[in-house]
Parts: sequence; C-alpha cells; structure tokens
Amino acid sequence: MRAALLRWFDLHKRDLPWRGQRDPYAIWVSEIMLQQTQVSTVIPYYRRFLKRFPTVRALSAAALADVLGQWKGLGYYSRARNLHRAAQAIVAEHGGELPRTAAGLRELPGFGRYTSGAVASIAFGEEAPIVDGNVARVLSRVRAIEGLPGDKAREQRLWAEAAELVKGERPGTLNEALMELGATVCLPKAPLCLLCPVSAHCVALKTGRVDELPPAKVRTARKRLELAVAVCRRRDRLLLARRPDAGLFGGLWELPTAPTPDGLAKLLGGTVGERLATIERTLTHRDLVLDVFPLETRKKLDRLDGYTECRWVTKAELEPLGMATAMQAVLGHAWSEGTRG
DNA sequence: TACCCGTGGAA
DNA sequence: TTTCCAAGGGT
Repeated sequence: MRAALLRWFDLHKRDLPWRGQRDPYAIWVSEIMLQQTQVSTVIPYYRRFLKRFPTVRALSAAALADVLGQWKGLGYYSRARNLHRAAQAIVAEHGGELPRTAAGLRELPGFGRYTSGAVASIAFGEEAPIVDGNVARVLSRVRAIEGLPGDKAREQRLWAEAAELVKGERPGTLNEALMELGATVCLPKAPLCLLCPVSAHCVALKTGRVDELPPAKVRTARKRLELAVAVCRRRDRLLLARRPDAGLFGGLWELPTAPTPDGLAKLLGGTVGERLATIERTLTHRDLVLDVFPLETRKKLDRLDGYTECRWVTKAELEPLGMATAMQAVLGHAWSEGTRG
C-alpha cells in the first residue's frame, strides 16, 4: 500500500506553490494557512505572505497589525497571531531556525499534533504521523475504522494506523500522498474508487461500505448573533475600533458594535439614526446579523469600552487593517451612504 | 471534554 | 437554497 501511494503521488500530485522546495518556513506557513481552508483559497494568500514576510526573521520583526492585514479574509485569525508569536519564539529561543522534530515544534504556538507532524515529516524527513480530515477519511475506509469524528477510540486507531504507515522511505511524501489522495480521489461523497491506487487494500470498497464510512460529523445548530453597528463619520473619516485579541474576530478592526442601537448610544454618546442596512453572514457556528446605523456624536472618542484601541481613518488608511469579511461588507454600505449626501 | 474560532467551494 | 466541510488549535 505504501509503495502504491508513493508511486501514485509521484505521477499525479498537483503542482502547488509550496511543493518542490524544502524551506521549512514556507512549508510551515502553508500548513497553517491550509488548516480548515481549501487549497484554492490559500494559494494567493500564500504567495503574498511569502513575498511580504520571506523568512522567519522577517515575520518575527513585523508588526502584528501587518500580519493580520495580510491575513484579512482568510478566517480563523488566531492562526495569524500564533504564527507571529511562534516566529518570535523561534528567533528568540532557536536562533531563527525551526526545531527539527515534531516534539520540538509541538511546543510552539499554533503547532498541534497535526501541524507538528506535517512540518517534521515534510521539511525534516521525520517519520512523524499525521491525521487530518483527508487522512482520517482515507484510513477510515481502507481499514474500515468505525466511530464518529471526535470519538476517542476512533482517533487513537487512526493515529496508530498513520504511525504504522509513515515508517519507511520518504515519510513526508507518504503523508502528502495520503492527504492528496483524500483531497482528489477519496472524496467525502462519490469517491473515485476506479482511479484509486489503493483500492485493492480498501476494506470499505470490498464490503460495499464506502458511502457509510466515515460517518458525517454531528453538527449543532448555528446560533444567531445580531449586533448593531455604528457608522460614525467626521469629514472623510470613519471611527474604527480594534477588538480584544481573544474570541470572535480577535484583534481585528471594525465599526463600533453593540448588542442593540441603545447600546451604541451608550458606547458612543449622541443619537442613533434610521437603520441604513442589514448584513447577514453565515459562519460555521453562527448566523451573524449586522444592523447598520448612522450615529452622530460630539464626544471625543479616543478610546472605547471593550475595545483595545480606536482610530479615525480615511478609506485609504483603512485598506491595510486586519478586518473580517463581514465588516468589509458593512463598510461598503457605510462609504456609499456617505457619498450620497 | 466540549466548545469556540471564518470563509468559500461544491453539490 | 441549504448543507457539508476543508492540510486544526486553543481553552
């Protein structure tokens, strides 16, 4: 099975920008960006990021605000904060070089079990196993491993199988091959078993259970989160505020937000006008509803309760700030509203 | 352990 | 339109 995977990968692997070079830093960046994010989404971000921050030292010397600005729109922003923190730790404690083992990497922020194994195997050739969504699906089928995602016995079995499989020549390539197979052949629905290099080893195929393995994750219903957002303007500037580092949209900039319009008046003073727009966004676990209001106030507003800092910015100054996609949609309305009257 | 954290592609 | 879920980690 191992030989079949490697042979298949050598012939059929996609040509991706982080393949074909051994810079551990570049491999690391790609692994972080690819967490819960599809390849096609990552590619432009990866290129821009490596151009802007070409080395660990360059990243560690950058301001977090610039890193979050580069990450804008990619989601799961704690990844960017942890990447930056880890770069600083690598410079401060490891002479600017990534630790070369999974165990060493695991100590750094943002390196969990998967990412440590991925970087250690792909960049440094360690026989370190990985189990991501792709590998879990492939191994569930090939070995007919039962249980729901998250089930402890199932996870343990998957990691044990992955650990067994990675031993031997080219462990990093073997890991990449498993993921590539899951991403392009062993698909969640309607897998392409006729094209699969390991179909002869696949218990699920042999027993007609490909469609029932692995079982879908049980998902809880999304919660509705409705917020009032203030468009507070002075000449050609809007009032922006930066959220605390932890939690939803952590460390990102936004128009000041409160649970209700009254809450906005309390936060900013002044008078709330008629609703300008409502923006709805669906996140994995939330239905986000943003009601946008104009607000006029004469208060000084050089700081705001619940925010790390705030700033009056022009459209040009706003461009590089880290910001969630939902808030960028709100800003579209805010600027167009201003040019009208 | 259970829950939190974004976004977009695909069917 | 809705649902799934993607190279997961932190708390």
